[in-house]
Amino acid sequence: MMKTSDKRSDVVQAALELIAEKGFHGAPMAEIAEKAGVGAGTIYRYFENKDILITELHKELEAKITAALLDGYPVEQPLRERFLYAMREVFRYFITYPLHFRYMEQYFNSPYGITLHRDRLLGKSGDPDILMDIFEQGADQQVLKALPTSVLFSIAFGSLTLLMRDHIIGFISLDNHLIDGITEACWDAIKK
Amino acid sequence: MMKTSDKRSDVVQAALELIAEKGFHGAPMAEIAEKAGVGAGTIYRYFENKDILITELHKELEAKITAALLDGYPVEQPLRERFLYAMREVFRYFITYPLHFRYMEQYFNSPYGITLHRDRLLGKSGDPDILMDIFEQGADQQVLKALPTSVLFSIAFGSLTLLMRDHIIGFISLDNHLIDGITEACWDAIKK
DNA sequence: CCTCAAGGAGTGAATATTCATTCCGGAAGG
DNA sequence: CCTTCCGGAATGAATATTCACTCCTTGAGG
Repeated sequence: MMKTSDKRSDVVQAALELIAEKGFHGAPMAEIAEKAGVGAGTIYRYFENKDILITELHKELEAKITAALLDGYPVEQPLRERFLYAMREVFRYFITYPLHFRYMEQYFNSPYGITLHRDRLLGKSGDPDILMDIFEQGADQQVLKALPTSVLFSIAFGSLTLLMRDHIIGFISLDNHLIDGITEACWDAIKK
Repeated sequence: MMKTSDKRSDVVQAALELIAEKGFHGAPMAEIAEKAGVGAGTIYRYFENKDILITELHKELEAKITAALLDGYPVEQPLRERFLYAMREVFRYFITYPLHFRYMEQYFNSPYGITLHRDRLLGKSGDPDILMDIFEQGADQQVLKALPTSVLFSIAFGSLTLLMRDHIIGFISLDNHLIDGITEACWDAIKK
């Protein structure tokens, strides 16, 4: 039987919207509950506390992003094409779901994200990262600059972050043409 | 007359350290006061409220950074050299004062910073920005890619941000050699 | 079919905590 | 004394979290 309303996902959606727009501290549980059309206590039936709600939401978003990235990924193409594809795809995903970007940004710039980032760099996270793979292969094949993998990553993704921000506040418009130019520029940065 | 202890700067220093390490919400006024060796009420003799303390601190840091960047800036050199100099100098400054980096990052990722950023992009801020000048000239002289100024900026500074982060958590070590490699990579990204 | 009791989802007022800010008594210095 | 500067307890607002209670649904028994 199809439930017409799933309170848990109502809560998740409300939390996503509020936190993405106003930050963790601009999103009191009471407001999340109200926006979800749910009693304040109901949230605690699904999430032990606010922290868990926050990290759970992060995990869900990350799974979606990974899925989107994997879908149509040109495994057989040369490195350059795979890199360009991945960058463009991430741009596209975040442009389609700006709330997801804002949320991930909030999460990343918070104690949660800091420790996650540290663990990830140290390889303590299970999931194989497409981008990291590209950079490592590039190092082996000597088509990329002789810089540490994580540096190559930062060069590509640091740009993406600031650009997405400017796009979301409406200062630039990331259309396909501009995205192509940007991803090519990033490729120039990392290629030998 | 030289005061041996200037409470105002004690407060500023304490706030800088606490906020840089734990964020705005991890730095209660009471704790700032304690760290500064000052009564909680004393802070309010110098700063009307927490918001003002925060923005004031931001202004002071920004002034220092601008000064450091301007000092020794090779005005007469070609664009490429000026760009490399500016990038390296910013890296060096933040490596010397990691707390300043962390603070600026916090500020930037907060309601304060968002509006500041918007104003700056719209040119509503008085100070002429060295980096922006470089990019604009580069566009005129056609030595840079035909991308909007703000995009060129994001490519360079987005990278810098993530890299500084990795440096501060100790995952990479930004020595002079690595910094040179990175700034060259950024130049490759933006040059035609 | 109808009744009704059990179980669990859902609620939101009450509670406990955490802060920013205020305020007043007192120290320091003139 | 008087003025300026401090300190830190007191205050009040904002919040996360709890919990006693109210439905609803379900299905066993008649």
